[in-house]
Amino acid sequence: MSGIESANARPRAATLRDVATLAGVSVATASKALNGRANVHPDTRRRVTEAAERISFTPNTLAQAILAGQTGTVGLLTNDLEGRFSLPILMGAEDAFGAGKMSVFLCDARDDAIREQHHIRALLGRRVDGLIVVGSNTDPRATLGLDLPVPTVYAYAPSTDEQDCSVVPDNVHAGTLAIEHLVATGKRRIGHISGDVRYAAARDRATGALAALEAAGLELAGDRVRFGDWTEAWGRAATHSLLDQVSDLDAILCGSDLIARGTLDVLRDRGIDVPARVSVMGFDNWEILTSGARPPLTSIDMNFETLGRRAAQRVFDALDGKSTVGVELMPCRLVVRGSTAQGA
Amino acid sequence: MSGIESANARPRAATLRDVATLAGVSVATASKALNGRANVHPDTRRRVTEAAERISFTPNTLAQAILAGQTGTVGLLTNDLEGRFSLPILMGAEDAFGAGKMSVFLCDARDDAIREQHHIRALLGRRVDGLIVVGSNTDPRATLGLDLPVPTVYAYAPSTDEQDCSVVPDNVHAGTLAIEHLVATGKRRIGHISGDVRYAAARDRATGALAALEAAGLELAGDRVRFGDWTEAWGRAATHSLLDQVSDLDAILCGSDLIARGTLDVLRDRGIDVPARVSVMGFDNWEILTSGARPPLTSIDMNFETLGRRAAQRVFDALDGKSTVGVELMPCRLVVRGSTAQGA
DNA sequence: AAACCCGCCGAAACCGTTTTCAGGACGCTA
DNA sequence: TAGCGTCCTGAAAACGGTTTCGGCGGGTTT
Repeated sequence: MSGIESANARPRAATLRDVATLAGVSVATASKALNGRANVHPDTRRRVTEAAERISFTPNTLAQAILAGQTGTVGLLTNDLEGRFSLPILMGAEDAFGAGKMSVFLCDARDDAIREQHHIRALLGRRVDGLIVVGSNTDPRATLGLDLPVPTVYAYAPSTDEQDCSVVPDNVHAGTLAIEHLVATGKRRIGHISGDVRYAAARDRATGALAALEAAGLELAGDRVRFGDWTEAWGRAATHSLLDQVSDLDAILCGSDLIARGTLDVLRDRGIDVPARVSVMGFDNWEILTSGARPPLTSIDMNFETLGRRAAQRVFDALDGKSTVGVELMPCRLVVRGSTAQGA
Repeated sequence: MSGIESANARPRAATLRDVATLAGVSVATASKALNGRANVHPDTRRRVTEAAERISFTPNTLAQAILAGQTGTVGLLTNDLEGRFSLPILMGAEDAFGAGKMSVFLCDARDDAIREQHHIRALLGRRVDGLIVVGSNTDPRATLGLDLPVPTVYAYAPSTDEQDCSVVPDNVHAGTLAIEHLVATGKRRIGHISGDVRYAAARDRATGALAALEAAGLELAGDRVRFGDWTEAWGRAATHSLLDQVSDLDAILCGSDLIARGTLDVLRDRGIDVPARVSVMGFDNWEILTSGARPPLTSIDMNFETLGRRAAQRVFDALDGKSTVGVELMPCRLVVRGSTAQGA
């Protein structure tokens, strides 16, 4: 029987007992030898190390975890189907935790509450040390509950419950940054085209932009923010409308890079020089959209990696007993390209 | 002491022993009751179930795994920083494994062999049941070794070792599909602009395209495939060159959606009607690029989710002892939009 | 030579779960 | 009332590690 199976059965992974036997010591000694504990004779330690090497022993993290009460894993529960936010956040988290110290379970809930509950149960069953919940947009989302047995941080989309810990990009600041840059490059007649007004991101960016305009003693060109949807088509339509209304327009702030692409296309069609006559900016700094644009698109980067790192740090702190509550706003970053003039 | 700590220490998760004590039975009975084993009195079972419910008991999957020798986890090792491939593959895998049965560890190696080894060790330490390795492009990559203690499937980028199991998109077929579509819409003078010739994806798509042209009795317009890089800028440059060389050009097959965007821009600049005079197609079906294009871009979808599902299935089969070796090609899918005429 | 210390090793307990198996309670038949 | 079978229940072993602690052997001190 055993002979028959052994043909295609994978050899089970080496265990500490195997190492101990091979080295001619007890498991206890083997354990101490491999973990650098004191009171092990150098020769013994060497024998054990070699034995472990020989059968390529890898300690079973599960067994360690069950003792320690810590698994060294976190759950990253995302609703962001594109992975636009989740992956940089994953990378930031991996970095923050330190290479290989922590492993990340990634689950996609696809914006479905049932699936989300399901994944939560699975993750808790696996005894993750912490949880990072990534939303599909920056609108506040329902909390998973405050009685979760592990620290939980909401990234990108904050929790509605202020007792939770959330880390989100500072969209208001992003809007301000954008306007300040346009003003610094000498622009005065600035219009704003944005996405779906039901998104907090659209409203917040507009808020920041309007505040910066006022601070600069300017008024928004085109008498209102043109909210629509997050598409190139809307960018084109709104740009036509804005140009028709404001003859001396000299800059257009777009609510996303995608919208900005639509804007650039229309300006080109109309033969309007960018950035000499009209500057254009977007938000998100989505490389694929910004770098190939004509001219390359100045944008506001939301610093997702930093955000992920911070979220991971928050989880860590909570594990250390230093938990934080409330919403933390992460600063954004201006990335200047050809669609706005450099300098003043 | 205990009082002081209890203030900010999280209560450790409920254990089976807690449930048993609360229900006034032994752990063994509690286990059987909760797992639907036979030989448990209905009343007892109810008591146990209620107790478990009351303290919201979640069985410790680690402890179960250590017994069973199976963890119900797989490692997804990606090198795809964009997440363009990884996330659909993750979703496909999640689906294939069945909701919640398996959890996925996602690691990003960022195309760094050291980091990759590091992650592999971590994953093996966590005793993943299987491994899916996602490449950053479709070029064959070095194997992780055939002596891995767990079944490993290479997705998107095949392993150079034919004893490994790989699942990759059929780029040759994709090229053929594209040309067949263009020919079916009545196009005869078809040029091909593609990306970096060092990429297998570029070469394979061209191979399929040329084969389909020959099968249709046609020759490639522009006397050669214009390889360059995967950018809009190259798309624009090559399109100018192609148009200048071939006056009666009636279709351009682009090696990626991004290149196609460049092509569409130039055709528009030159006032050439798409698709009436010249049709345009891309590869990848990257929604963000295709849907906002003018006109919306016909493309070949690489079916990443299907690919992920299949990769997961392969891992499953290997766990059942039915392992497969060699490279499996997954079919692609034509998605028709406005940049090519519908029908014949 | 007795007492003592110190370095090294291993038996045993523990973590949380599942599973096997021995045995107790109870009802039925002879 | 003894004997038997049927249900339940719980003690114990197992999984793969870590840690505590007792003990052994050898060298140094009185």
